[in-house]
Amino acid sequence: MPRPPSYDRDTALAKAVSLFWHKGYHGSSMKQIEQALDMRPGSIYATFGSKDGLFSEALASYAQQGGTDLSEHMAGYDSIVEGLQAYLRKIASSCTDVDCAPARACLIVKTLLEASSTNPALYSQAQSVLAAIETSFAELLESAKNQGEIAVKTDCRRLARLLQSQIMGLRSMAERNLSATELEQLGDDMAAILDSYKLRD
Amino acid sequence: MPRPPSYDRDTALAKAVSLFWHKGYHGSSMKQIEQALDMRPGSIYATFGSKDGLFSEALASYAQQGGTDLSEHMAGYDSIVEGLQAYLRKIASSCTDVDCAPARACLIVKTLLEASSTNPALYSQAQSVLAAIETSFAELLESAKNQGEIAVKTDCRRLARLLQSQIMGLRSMAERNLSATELEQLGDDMAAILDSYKLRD
DNA sequence: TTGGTTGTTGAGCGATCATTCATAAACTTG
DNA sequence: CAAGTTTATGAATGATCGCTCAACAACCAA
Repeated sequence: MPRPPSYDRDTALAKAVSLFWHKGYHGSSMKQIEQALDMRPGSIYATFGSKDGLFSEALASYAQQGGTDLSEHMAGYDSIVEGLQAYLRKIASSCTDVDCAPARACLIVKTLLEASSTNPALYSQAQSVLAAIETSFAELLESAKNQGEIAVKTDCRRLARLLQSQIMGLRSMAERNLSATELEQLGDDMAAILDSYKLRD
Repeated sequence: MPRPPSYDRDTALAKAVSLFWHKGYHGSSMKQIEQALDMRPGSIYATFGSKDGLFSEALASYAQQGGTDLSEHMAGYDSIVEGLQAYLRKIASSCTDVDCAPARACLIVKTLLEASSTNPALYSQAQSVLAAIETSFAELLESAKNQGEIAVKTDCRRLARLLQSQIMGLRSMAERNLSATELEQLGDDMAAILDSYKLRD
């Protein structure tokens, strides 16, 4: 009976992620969103409810993608700690690509900082996502502990937060005008931090 | 002859720093700025030229204050590395105060992330400030090298960038809902990173 | 075909954006 | 007090903000 939608929801969402990642929440106007998604306001509001709703879904989509990326990356490593070290180096080198992504800094962190005092809903969503990421890292580190990679007395949640801080710092630094070499050195130095948590290094 | 200004420029600027730090550039409207500074639009534009001009001066003022704070802090330490370690812990503990500052994350980093694709002038200003801070840290580390605190072969600019990343990560993490204990642990862990760069630790 | 249902459209809504400027007020000097 | 100079004011500007909705288009079942 009904007329079928002419837009692919996920495709539109991916374009929204790209725009918001690039320009942030306040920096993206509905006019720009209409252009980026190639949708008219009525369709956007029918599909996503509001600018906030669209941003919220974009943030969730971005986070899910990030989680998938991490899983796929870690699947290639027997040693969890080495996998995490390689992950840090990978972030550093991927940020040096010119055409890599809409922005180098993490959309979740950008949202955390931008929304903290202007948009409680988005702020709390960013909080939840970051808490979930911390948990993912903590679980990986627990596995590493069980595999005997790190000391039994290691506080995995605490180390997970240190690791998360490294990524936040690294990706924020990537917004600076550093050379590829400098950024890769930073990735190496951050990876080296994990060495001191390794057993029998 | 002339009518004297009724507003203290520096006082107004301090209030602007507070507002912008709290709400960011796009998140602060002229209406809110008028309220915060207790000035009418005409006076604001006569004094600072534009919203951009005001933000730019506020950012510079914030950066200068940060530089002064660092100097004053370091003056209390004979060992430079220990001073820097204490500095990291100090940031962590000061961020746990409820009423400490308008925001926990660094205004310069907030600006870097917010302005990167929406305001080239502010973005490049943030770049310069961060480069200057990197240089300050590098100079401190050079002194530490001369005092024999760290290895002669240490790349001070590189270590300075690692240190700067730690602060970015720490203060961004401070925007999360972590407990005072968790944040202080993070400060301790970051300070511990410098231990591995110390000679005769 | 036709009737019914849903999707798309874009002009236009009131609100708010950053900014301006004619006017009024405050002060010093003569 | 009057003349001269600078500052302060806030209503009003055009532009843009996020968003709505009546009209239209596209599809399916009968």
